[in-house]
Amino acid sequence: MWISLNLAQRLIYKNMDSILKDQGLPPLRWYDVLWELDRTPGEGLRPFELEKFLLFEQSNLSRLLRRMIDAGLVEELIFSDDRRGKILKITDKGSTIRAQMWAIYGSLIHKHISRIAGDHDLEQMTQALRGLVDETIPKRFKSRPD
Amino acid sequence: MWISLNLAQRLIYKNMDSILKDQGLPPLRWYDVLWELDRTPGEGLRPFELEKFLLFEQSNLSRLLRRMIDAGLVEELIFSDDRRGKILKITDKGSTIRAQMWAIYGSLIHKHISRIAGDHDLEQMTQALRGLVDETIPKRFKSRPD
DNA sequence: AAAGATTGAGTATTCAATCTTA
DNA sequence: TAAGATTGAATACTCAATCTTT
Repeated sequence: MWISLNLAQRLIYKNMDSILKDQGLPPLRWYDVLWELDRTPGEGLRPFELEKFLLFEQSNLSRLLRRMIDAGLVEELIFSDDRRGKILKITDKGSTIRAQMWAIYGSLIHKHISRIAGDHDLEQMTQALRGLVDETIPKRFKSRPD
Repeated sequence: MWISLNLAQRLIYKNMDSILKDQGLPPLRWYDVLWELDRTPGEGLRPFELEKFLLFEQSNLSRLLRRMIDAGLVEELIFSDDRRGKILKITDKGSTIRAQMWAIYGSLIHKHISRIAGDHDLEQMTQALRGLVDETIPKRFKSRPD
């Protein structure tokens, strides 16, 4: 079961990524970042927040953000009460790209999930997964309420 | 649900990998290869077979095998009816390492899977996943009977 | 000293091109 | 020409060290 889950996950992920690429869109990991920024109501997020939510390595996220800023999808504001940090905001272009990605990504998720989950209780499973994530990351931010 | 599944999978995978590393053992992807070779009854496997079973890129597998051969866990036999290819066999050292990894890996799988799966029908889910893998890889080898 | 973030070195992964044999 | 496998260049990721601010 674990093996199958891993293979399926790997396979689906690659499949989705390559479909996005064929459409000239960025990879899936960019979507995660865009989505977190887009859904945030107020004034943006700090890099370390994204790091916790999305399970990035510090240095890896730092470089990914650099690429996204260069691509014009994200902007960073130097302003802060804490001058160690930055505030990240999604740009209009970033929102547009995210929407384009979602049109594809969303339908692919639905297609695959319904396949995997069958008649299982999705909501219950989601809770179990979320609980696991929360537990396994001690001394870190809890996952977002959604 | 999909998001949670991804995060959980990423988290568990990293967690397992780092535990293995702490014990001085190789990463999880090595386990997959060792396991496929160890379970194969006859005269070994060809690289392209591993590639299909484990969803490796050709070049990635090629380099991974090089590392494993250098580490003495796998040996390659030049003999073949088809002189383009090689035969891969696991060494005694490889079998030993695999067993050591399984002692840890197996218990971690059990711990996490029972957590995720809850009271769902594991067998049914496994079938669904396996079917998905088989379908999504056209013109490729079918997954092994297990 | 600790938190937030970046940089450099080393490793792993991907893509495309290449090589050999079928 | 296609299949099996390797190589080189480019990208991405990880680990450790560093820098700035708290």
